[in-house]
Amino acid sequence: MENISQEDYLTAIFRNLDDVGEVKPNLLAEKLEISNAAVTDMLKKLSRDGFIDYKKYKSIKLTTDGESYAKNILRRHRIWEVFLYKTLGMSWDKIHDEAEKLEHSSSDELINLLEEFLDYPEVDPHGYPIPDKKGKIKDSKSVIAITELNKNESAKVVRVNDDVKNLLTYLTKIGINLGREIKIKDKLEFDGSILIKINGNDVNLSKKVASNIFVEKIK
Amino acid sequence: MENISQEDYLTAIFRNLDDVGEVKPNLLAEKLEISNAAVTDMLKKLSRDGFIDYKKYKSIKLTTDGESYAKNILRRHRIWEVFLYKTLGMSWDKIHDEAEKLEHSSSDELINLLEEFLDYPEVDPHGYPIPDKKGKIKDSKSVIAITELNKNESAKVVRVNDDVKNLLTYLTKIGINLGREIKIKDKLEFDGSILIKINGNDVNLSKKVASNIFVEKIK
DNA sequence: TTATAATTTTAAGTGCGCTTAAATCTATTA
DNA sequence: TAATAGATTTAAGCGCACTTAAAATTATAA
Repeated sequence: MENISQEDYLTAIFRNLDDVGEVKPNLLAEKLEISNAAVTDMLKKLSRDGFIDYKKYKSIKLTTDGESYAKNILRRHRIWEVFLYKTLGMSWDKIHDEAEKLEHSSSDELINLLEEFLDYPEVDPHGYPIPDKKGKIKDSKSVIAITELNKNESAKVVRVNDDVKNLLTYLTKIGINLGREIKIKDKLEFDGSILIKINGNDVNLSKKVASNIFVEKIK
Repeated sequence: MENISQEDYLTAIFRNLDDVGEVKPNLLAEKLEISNAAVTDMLKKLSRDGFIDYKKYKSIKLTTDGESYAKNILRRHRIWEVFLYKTLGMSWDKIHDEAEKLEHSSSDELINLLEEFLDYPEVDPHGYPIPDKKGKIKDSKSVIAITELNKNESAKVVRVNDDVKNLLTYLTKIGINLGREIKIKDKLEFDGSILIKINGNDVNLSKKVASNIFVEKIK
């Protein structure tokens, strides 16, 4: 395909699929920060090219082709992130944007060589699994959002959403990174915010933030 | 600037400057494999943006800005080439095209980190010097094209032009790579071709090929 | 259920980087 | 020097990826 924009749409679609595997154009427009009209335009092209199932005024689905394409770009993205973080020591909150550019500019051969050099990492620095050459993604059933935890439960942070603006910078500030243990001190009904204990400190997380931090329960 | 095309034009201009620091549009069109009309179009934009000095029907010069921009892209290109070749073991004849894509998709910060990781290489895998952060390029006065050697002179291959289609693949086939010693056996007048001895074999190089292989004399 | 709000699409228009064809300018050479 | 070849520019047009504004459709809530 060799088209940066189409690649961006496909990954945005894949990243934002709902529980039945669909996305609405409006959400895409928000995520990609472009107008709804532009989205409509591109959906026609993606549909024409066989990457999505699309009918006027309906939600979008990826075709088999579209899904494997999207996963291949995610693979590229995540492998680059590992390289930038582990090999070059680039900071947590910068690697996503940098990888976003590189993912469109690297051959499969390069990605495979990089993967080998990095010794076949399983997750990227934000905890997302790296699809293998065939597009297979290790599933992580036990991974849940902080919002799903109950009062007094303890858990370990295993993933943070790298696709939300400024989230990583904020998390770094309040001392959250992968591997950290947290405990739910309280869940506030009126705004959905959650009070957690981390590193001995009490921190209040808004619902939006909490829903983008993922953990595994500690028994 | 953030514009792939303009970056490609600037490097193409820099790479093809003549002895008085100028290029003709026609040469650019050939190198970039596009029409002359497209070149004219872009020259207007590059001029508008202050990267080149351009007057209708005249040759093109780089401005100070244009030159430092071009050198920065060359820097990115060559550092990526070192990484692809040395770290990942990608083959000699593939790294140029791969780096051509990466050079447009990497921040200065990334390039600086890469340079550090690679321990500040001075030349790329084809023997071209790597501009430093300030755009300074080590000059290599003693480097000359094979065509400048006389009969019976010996020399060491120190650079090959990576910007000529299929040249590297061809050179690999006939056993030429950096560090190799050659000796001029004969220079043929009628077509400018040159007979050299390399690895114990006699090889005839066309004028075009010979003019793109660079050496340092051995006394 | 119907008014209103939100979403989505269409329409018209823009800048970009290209194309081909024709016009214009410059260089070569007879 | 005048004809011609070659280089360059202009003109018109195209697909891309966007925009805003208006129209059409769907969802929501009174």
